[in-house]
Amino acid sequence: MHKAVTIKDIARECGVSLSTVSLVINGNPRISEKTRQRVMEAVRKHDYKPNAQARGLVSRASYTLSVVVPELGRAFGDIYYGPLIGGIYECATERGYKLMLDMNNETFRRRKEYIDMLKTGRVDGMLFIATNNFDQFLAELVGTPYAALVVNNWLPGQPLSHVAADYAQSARVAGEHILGLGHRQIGVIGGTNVTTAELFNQTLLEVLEEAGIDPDSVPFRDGGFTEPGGFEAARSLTENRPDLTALIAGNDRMAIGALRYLEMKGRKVPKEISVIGVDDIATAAQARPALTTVRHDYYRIGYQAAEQALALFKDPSQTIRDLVPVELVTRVSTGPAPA
Amino acid sequence: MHKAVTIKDIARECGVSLSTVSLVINGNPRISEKTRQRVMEAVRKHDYKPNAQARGLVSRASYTLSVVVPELGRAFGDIYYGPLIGGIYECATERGYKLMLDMNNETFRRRKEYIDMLKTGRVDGMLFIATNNFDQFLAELVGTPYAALVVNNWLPGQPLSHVAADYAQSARVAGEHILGLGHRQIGVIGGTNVTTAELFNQTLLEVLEEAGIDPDSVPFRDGGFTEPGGFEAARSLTENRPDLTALIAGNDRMAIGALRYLEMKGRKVPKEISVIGVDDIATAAQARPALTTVRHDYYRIGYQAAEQALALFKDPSQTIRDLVPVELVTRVSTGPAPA
DNA sequence: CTGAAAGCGCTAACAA
DNA sequence: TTGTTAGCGCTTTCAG
Repeated sequence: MHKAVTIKDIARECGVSLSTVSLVINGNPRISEKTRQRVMEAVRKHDYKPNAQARGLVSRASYTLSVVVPELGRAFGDIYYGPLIGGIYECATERGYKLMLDMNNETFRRRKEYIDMLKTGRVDGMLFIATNNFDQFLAELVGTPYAALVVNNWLPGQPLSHVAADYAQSARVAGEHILGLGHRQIGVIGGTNVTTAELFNQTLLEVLEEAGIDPDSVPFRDGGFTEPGGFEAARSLTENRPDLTALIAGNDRMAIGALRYLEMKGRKVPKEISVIGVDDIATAAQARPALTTVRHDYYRIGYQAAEQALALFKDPSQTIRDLVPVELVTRVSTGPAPA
Repeated sequence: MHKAVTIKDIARECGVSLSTVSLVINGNPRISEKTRQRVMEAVRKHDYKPNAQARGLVSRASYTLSVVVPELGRAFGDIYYGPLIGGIYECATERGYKLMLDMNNETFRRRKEYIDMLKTGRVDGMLFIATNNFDQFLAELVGTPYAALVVNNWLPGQPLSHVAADYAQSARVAGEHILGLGHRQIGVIGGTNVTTAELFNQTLLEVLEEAGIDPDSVPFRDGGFTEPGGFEAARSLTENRPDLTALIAGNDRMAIGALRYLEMKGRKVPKEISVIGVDDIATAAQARPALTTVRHDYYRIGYQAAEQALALFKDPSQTIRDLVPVELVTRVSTGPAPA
């Protein structure tokens, strides 16, 4: 919208050609120290910055990644996104990439922006955050020459790249921790309609079954991934099954909701009943009692997701399936089953 | 990173010139219906999308706005950002603009990205969210031909554009509401190091003074804009001044923190003590008791900020100073001063 | 109503 | 070591 200083201006000012200036600013060593100095001087003097679109046009890259989140109201307000997007941001920045923010809303899907942004070259890759089983449009990206990657989830049966926490392992770790403490009457607060969450639920049942517990006898409630949902699920579970000595939640928010319910009811945690979550969000350690959980390193997941998106951009023919390991974090909310 | 279908392909396929295709896809009416049809057919067939960088190079625009937030951990986890960025996003989308996400961290400032992104043409404008008095680098944008805009704050004494809630009005509305309920012993929980917050604090004192209250007798605590800060400030205020019958907080998070403290202490709100906040974040209505507050329409502020950033892009010579009106929302947390 | 040609700002062969 | 030239994909006069 205004006249900026271009490579031409610098070239003219220094009495050299465009390519010389180009080579200098790109650090090509085949330019003599003398002219390099002269050019750099002019560059500094005018504070010249090469136009990104012109560069991108030639290099066929936008040096931009898109992060697609669900509705913003949900994204902001969810502490879980912080480290995840932080990791993406960090990796992108280190590689000279910028982040675009996209919203997976009706308009986004109708306009097919998930494919347009890639096609028009506005972004080199897209990272889909917090997707669920209803996001079937993602399947349209399968087989395209574009760098699309699902973060912390995946499309079952589709060769679409993803980087996610190892939820099967989380279920195993959480289940075995609770079993190891002697619990047999266990309730599950899980999420649904998300592949990783369903994998967690299912694997958990398998782990309990391996320990001789009839899966059909394990009560399950959908906590909708939220704290109020967890609160409500805990209420429902404990009212129907007063004998429960442990609650396993699919994420920390639901676990914290359960904790709040139990506190309200005056139930002693972990003396009477144990609670374990998944994620290790920042508030888990500050919960009362401090929440035992299975840590998911979302910063790392984000970082790795960005890294792989760029790898995908280089070679879109591959399908990346990265599972990031998890780790038990023992705090106060779990203890031996009461006698 | 791969061969995409270009305007040339379409032109060749239809046996027309590049310009004809260009005119068609840009909806120029001077093309005959017949060729238009033919071209559109090919466009659809190949799902052709014009390259954004090439377009941008010609039009000298990137059709991208940058939203600069402070550290992401703070941004995600703060429900306040949702409507604000939602408004920006909505306005941008309506105008065919995309959003870039930038972080006001050390790297961002050191690399002077706040000016580079504009200079290199990566973005057409920048919106700075949640700035404070330490962000002095913003002054470097004054007098440049770039579209920079501070959201919900401003740089005192600098001709830098901003769109913000009318905090002086908020202070007036909150103060008069509390005074109108007969309160005379009033404590203030405010934020600091942010121009709008300081304006709020100062205006509030003026309002109280107008009502005959000695400003020096009004106790103030810095609540750091956070819920724990508000909790702590309420503790400090009520312990030092047990006679207080009302607490005015500079935002809802601090007010909710105060509410939590008072609840813990068994102090009846609003019977014994009234609490009022500012913002009307989503959780204010769900607080117990429901929080009386001064509503700031952040969606609208965000929307208007994006709008003005684009206006600034068109004509960077102007300085925009928009104040968005506020509105009292009376709920349960305020009531008549006890006798 | 359509096409040819110039140019947006930059990079990258290829010459010199 | 440096300059010339030809694009990257698109828009936009200006001719025809």
